[in-house]
Amino acid sequence: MDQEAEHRAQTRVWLRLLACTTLIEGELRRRFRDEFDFTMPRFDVLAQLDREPSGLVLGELPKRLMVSAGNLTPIVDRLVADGYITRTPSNLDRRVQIVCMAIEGRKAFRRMAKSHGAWLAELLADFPADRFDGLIGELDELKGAVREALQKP
Amino acid sequence: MDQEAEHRAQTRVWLRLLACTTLIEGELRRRFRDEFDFTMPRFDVLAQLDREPSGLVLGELPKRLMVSAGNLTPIVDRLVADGYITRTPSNLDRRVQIVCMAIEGRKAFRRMAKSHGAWLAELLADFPADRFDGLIGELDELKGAVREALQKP
DNA sequence: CTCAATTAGTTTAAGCCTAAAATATTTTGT
DNA sequence: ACAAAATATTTTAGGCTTAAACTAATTGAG
Repeated sequence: MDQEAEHRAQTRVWLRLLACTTLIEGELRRRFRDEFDFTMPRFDVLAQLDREPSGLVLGELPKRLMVSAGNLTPIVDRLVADGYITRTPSNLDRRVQIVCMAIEGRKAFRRMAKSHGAWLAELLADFPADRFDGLIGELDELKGAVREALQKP
Repeated sequence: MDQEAEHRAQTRVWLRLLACTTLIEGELRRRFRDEFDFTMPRFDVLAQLDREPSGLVLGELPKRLMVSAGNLTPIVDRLVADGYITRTPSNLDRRVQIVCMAIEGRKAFRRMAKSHGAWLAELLADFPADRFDGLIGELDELKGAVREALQKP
């Protein structure tokens, strides 16, 4: 494959990737909004805290969710205000805060996570089930390759 | 594969897809900003107009770019103000406007598109070239399946 | 012909997102 | 001990995004 063709293939991969993600993300966002009056970023925070019964250092969230720290401040603020999570300053280091799922949050999350799984199943229903593993493998490799490339400079 | 396992596979596909897209999109956005003081949505508009020498009906842009119409208004406004594109009302139907690449825009686009291709090549360099076509095929099928599912209700 | 429905596009309100600057606190080097 | 560097988080400025309401122009049914 000459370089021209490789270039085209790379662009096509990127455009397809973007199209698939945009399509699915848009539909999931719409449903979160319509069914639960909730947003995906809020759901993502709850999903992280659901896996950490003892809570998380606030600064861990931007790393795991691959977003900026400043972005998270108002989202966490609102989740706290709504009673879904708690935010408590650490005694050892007064710069640090611990965020933790609250009872309300866990209930809401369980309910939404169930729908989220069902929506995904519905959206992906027409993709042959025996090819999921192959696609997951390719995407894992792609992710690894991109991370690799980002490390280099 | 039982339904539980299929659910997990679907969720994994979605999370991988989102991770890959977020990773690449973030890096491309950063470079557009640093190198050209430009944004991806603005670039995307220019990319569409570059393919249409005689211009496009404004309303065609939101469809092709898969964004809302309201979103495009200020982006097109700014591109017009910067002299990259032109917007002219149609004589036949005064509701309609035609947007068209301007000389400045074409020059800027060519320059940025070249870098865009190189950045993509750099980011995807570690992914084996002989597997691009396979991945493109899978993503095409995935996109088709999701579109299919969205049609149904 | 006339007026209700439709269509193209803009505006508004609310929320997400980033980079960069600012604040507060802790750690480190001397 | 204490000034400087580092760390955790918030704030700010600017841009993107959507849904829904709005304006203006056209179409079409009676």
